Amino acid sequence: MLTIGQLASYAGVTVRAVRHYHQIGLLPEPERDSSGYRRYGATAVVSLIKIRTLADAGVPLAQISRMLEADAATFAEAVRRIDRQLRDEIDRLQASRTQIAQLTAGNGLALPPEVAAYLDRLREVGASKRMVAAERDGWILVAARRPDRVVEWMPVKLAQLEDPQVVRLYRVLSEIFDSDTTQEDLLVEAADIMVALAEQAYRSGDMVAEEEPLDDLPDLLDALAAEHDPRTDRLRALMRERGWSGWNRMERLPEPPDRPPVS
Amino acid sequence: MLTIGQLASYAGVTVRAVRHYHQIGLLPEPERDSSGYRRYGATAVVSLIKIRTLADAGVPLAQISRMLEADAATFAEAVRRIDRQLRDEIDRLQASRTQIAQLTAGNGLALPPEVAAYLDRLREVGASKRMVAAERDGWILVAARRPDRVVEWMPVKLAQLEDPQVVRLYRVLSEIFDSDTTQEDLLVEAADIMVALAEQAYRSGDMVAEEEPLDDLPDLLDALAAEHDPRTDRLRALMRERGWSGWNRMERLPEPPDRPPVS
DNA sequence: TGGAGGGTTGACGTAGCGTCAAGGTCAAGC
DNA sequence: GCTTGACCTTGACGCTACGTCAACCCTCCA
Repeated sequence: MLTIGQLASYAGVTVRAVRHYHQIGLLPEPERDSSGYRRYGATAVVSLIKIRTLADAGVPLAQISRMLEADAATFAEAVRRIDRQLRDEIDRLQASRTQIAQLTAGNGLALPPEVAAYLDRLREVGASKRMVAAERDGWILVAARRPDRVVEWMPVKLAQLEDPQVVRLYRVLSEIFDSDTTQEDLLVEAADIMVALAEQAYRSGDMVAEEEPLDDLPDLLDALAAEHDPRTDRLRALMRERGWSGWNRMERLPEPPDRPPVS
Repeated sequence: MLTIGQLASYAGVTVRAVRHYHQIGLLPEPERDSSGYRRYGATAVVSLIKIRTLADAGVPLAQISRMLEADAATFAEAVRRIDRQLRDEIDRLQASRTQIAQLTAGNGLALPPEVAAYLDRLREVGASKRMVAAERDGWILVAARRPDRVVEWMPVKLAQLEDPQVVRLYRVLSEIFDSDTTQEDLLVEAADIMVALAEQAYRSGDMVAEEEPLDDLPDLLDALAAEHDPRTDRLRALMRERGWSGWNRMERLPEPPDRPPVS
């Protein structure tokens, strides 16, 4: 007669595993000797080896007892089922590997490469780190909401950076956000540029209604800007004074597809 | 301000997941409103999207906060580490698929195909189902102990089945095990054949010492036989009377490599 | 004003054991 | 006979990433 340790070493498993199989009823509890030790016969070794063979093949413990009792056809069907599950799990992990290979630190995180490239360009034309970080967070929200559209918008945004007015706007905003004090003149200049750009877009007819409105996304972007820097509230106020509802959503017409949020 | 449900739906996760992230400190707990509800700002949405991006890529939650704080080099190193872990897990599952593809019901379970073929042949020459089942369990033990050698032994065992004496032995044993009563004459005949075979092997010098003794394997096989059918005890006794220790291990010489256990 | 549809904490369940904790038992050497 | 080390016992928590009640509170709308 064998002790639990001997049984376990015969089958190449741990003592804890054997006790676990007892607990879940996979392996029947054997008789105890006078001191309360479990005592196993040779058939227990055979059972344990069969169990481990299936477990090593990826069969969940909960299904092993059924499989050991099954006839050949049922067994084969179960094998197919387990194999499908293994394949699915492998596919999941493979997808994870593909995903993780796309991950880049910094601007690339949670953003398609086109947006990351836009952010890099923004930095090049003089936007400060904080400005770019704020812009990036905004685009993360946009990309989460409209992953299909965000890539289309990027060429438009990149083209806008060729306009000296736009470049000036981002530099002014950078200076505002990087400063410790509130500089009213800069805020006014920024608001003036934004209004000018809006009027331009309005006159040229570039402002067309978004077919699927972005719902609450503009509000969320406003809130995000305010959390990044409360001085954006003042900016919104100046926009309102000039006849525009502000910042992310222009009042007279809904958000146009080629004028996605600025910050 | 957003409720937890709104936050969750923005990021495409469940409410329970968000609370879980709070619990493990991955996402900071927000302020509560007057009624005790959690109230979130837009930055929480951004944080949650970043978290899900990494989690979807297979990063364990416990490592996400470190990765979000890491610089580009550390981040890249962490990405490589995660990818290695994913690869290892995929390899494990692939190995499981290979294993499970080898699995066959019945005799094939926990045995190499050569042994399964031997068992099929045994059935063909007239061994009963119970006899084959007992033999199979014995070979499961042997295969677990000496997986390297067991395949080598099979051609020898198959050749032995060409000997009419051996075939007769298995048929007699089958009759013994399938019967409800103890038939002394059959037991005597079986013992006589086994002794004759042993003497033959002894004289022809086929019995050479096993280089690596099988230790307690013979004892285990004896025990297994006795658990399958207690009448094997009587068989062992008859063998002893005839000058052989019995059954699985011959007394005058250690177990020969070409005479592996009979049952 | 009542009901539907939010929100709150707390706790258990999942798979397959690993790993203490706090003891009792056994075999061997002194 | 005593110690020592290796083994056995049960009980319980830990791990991953939440799902799923339970029991109760809050808000909004017809």
